[in-house]
Amino acid sequence: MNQQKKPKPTMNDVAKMAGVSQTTVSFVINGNPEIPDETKEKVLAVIAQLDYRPNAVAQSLRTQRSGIIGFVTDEIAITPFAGKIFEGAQDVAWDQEKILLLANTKNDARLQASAINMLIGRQVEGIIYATMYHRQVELPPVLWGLPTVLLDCFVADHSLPSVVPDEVGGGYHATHILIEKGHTRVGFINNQDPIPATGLRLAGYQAALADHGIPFDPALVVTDNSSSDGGYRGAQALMQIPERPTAIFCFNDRMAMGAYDALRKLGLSIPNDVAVMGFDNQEIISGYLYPPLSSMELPHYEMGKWATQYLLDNLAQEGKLAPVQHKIACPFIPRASI
Amino acid sequence: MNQQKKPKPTMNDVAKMAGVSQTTVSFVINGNPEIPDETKEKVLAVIAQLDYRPNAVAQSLRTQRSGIIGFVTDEIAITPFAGKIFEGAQDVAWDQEKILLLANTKNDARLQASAINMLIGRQVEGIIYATMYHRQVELPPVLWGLPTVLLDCFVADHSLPSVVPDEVGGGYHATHILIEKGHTRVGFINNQDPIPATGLRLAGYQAALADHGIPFDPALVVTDNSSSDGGYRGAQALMQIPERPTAIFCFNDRMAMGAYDALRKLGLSIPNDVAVMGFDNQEIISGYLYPPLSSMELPHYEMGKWATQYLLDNLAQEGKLAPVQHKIACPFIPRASI
DNA sequence: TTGAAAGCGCTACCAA
DNA sequence: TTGGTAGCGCTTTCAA
Repeated sequence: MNQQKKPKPTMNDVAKMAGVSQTTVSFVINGNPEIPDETKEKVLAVIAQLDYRPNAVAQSLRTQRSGIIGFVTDEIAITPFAGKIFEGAQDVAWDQEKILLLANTKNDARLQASAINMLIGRQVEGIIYATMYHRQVELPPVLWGLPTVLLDCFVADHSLPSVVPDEVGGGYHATHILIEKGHTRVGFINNQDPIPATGLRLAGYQAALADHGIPFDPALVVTDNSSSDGGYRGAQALMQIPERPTAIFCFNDRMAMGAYDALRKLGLSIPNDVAVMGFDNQEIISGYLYPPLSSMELPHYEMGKWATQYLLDNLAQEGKLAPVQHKIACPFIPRASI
Repeated sequence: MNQQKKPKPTMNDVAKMAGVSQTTVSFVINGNPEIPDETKEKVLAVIAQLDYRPNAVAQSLRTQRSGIIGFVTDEIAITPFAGKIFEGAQDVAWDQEKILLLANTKNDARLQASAINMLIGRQVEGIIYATMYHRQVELPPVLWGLPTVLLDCFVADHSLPSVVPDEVGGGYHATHILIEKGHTRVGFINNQDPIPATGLRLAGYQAALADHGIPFDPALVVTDNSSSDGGYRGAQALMQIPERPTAIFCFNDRMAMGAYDALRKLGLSIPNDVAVMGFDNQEIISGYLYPPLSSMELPHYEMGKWATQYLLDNLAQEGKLAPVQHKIACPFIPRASI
């Protein structure tokens, strides 16, 4: 309630009041073992009394280490995913006493330039560059000078470390589960955008069929835009082919939502007549559909963790980071739809 | 691609290379008008050549202004809302050359303490304390020493500035719109949690009825938990009363989603037999339901902007911030459901 | 119009 | 075991 007029106490204030030198106070704070317990306690008492907290700005200037990691995203963080990614990154950073400084560039060149200027000016020790869906990016040239880890994205020549979901594995696993449940006619409603996930999930789907000795039937794969409408049309189309599928694997949960509508309209029950599998595990969809939708989860939290861990682990050894291209599995989230 | 071995250039480096003093360089950077164009250009040329950027850490130490605002949330940022709030705040902060430092406390006392220590150590100039839904909070005592603005929340004695959605106005407006469309029997499926929105939206609903001379019929208000299931049961109940409503106002979009299921199962068409109005405008629900759901939007972006603007506007005048309790209207988002 | 120099709060080297 | 002190990069006063 008071007017916070009083200036913050400095290390010098602590030293004077404790009757020791600034050096001693610094040693106490930084856990130098040479300080005898008696002195240490005296100093700590004064610190508590004055409610002293070291000035991180001065520390940074002196040590030439800011303790800041720049977290750059090129898009507005509107998806629930963004939070998960950031949370994973933050949890790891926090553990190592680093802080994350968020910069949205909103795909705006001017903003991007000023964001990066800001980060460099603030002496960030490294950069995590994250996108909201798995894709290739072109990195702003200035960033090439800093240790950078890519999150949910990659650069054309794979010369920077990167972590992305294992799309092929996810597609494989999803299809495998449906086959294990006894389905031999598994439809796939694929996205039509030229993004990595499109081809990779399809590859996983095909590989799973092959591994189970089921011939690939192109008629069972339809493509449309990755919306609810697209899923609706896709499911309609699949249900019209002569020997119709008994299970549908959808590119994502939004498409699955549309597929639900189409199946319901055709009087088909889920999962009795047709099993449905989604992707992305967008919980607000998958958890609230009726019946709840089984899905493959995108490992956002884990990617956030991995990227940060890798960056921090390798920050010490200066120079360029080894361009590991890490993939993280997409766990299966079972629900009532299969 | 290079190994970024070279240390960053300092202001001194610039001064030497340009053949002027450090002071002159500082003046040029800070736009001191006393510097003649000739000198200025010479200096700017060297700055560009060296790719020099002022060290914000040193600036902060010297000026005693960190340019950092702490953005504290007590919950994990999983909702799509979180992004909107933060974006609004960030847009304003950025304009004024301030940066936002995010700290999630996750309702964990230990984390909260260390987060706040971190923020104070980093010399934040002020705090924005945000929650993910409108409610009362108890502020960590340390924060009382810093200029703080509450976002989507408030403290018991209203002694801190705060910005929240105008729940009463939203409830009023939603009901008003349904009445204007000719509905005189408007059902309300309310939430049952003891949160501010529950009572306030109901108050708005009642006020709108009163203003249109429609007597309040308690039978038209049902309460349940704020989930899809709750909405399902609520709609079922409302459809069973003798003179059933022709419009339903739902506490939120999730409940409306359940109401859709119930109405569909009863063979009632939306909006022909029953109009449905949601709240929150959770786009992934309201935009994808069929028919798309009309809703009242929670002004997250605007709250983020207001809180930051208010904080920055009043940072200068030291002391405690005037405890303005600001409300922001919830705009009506028209879609096909009414 | 420009420069010299003090000093922001801290760390860490060197002495004692 | 503790203290004196230089200096991190910058802003800003005062003087020239």
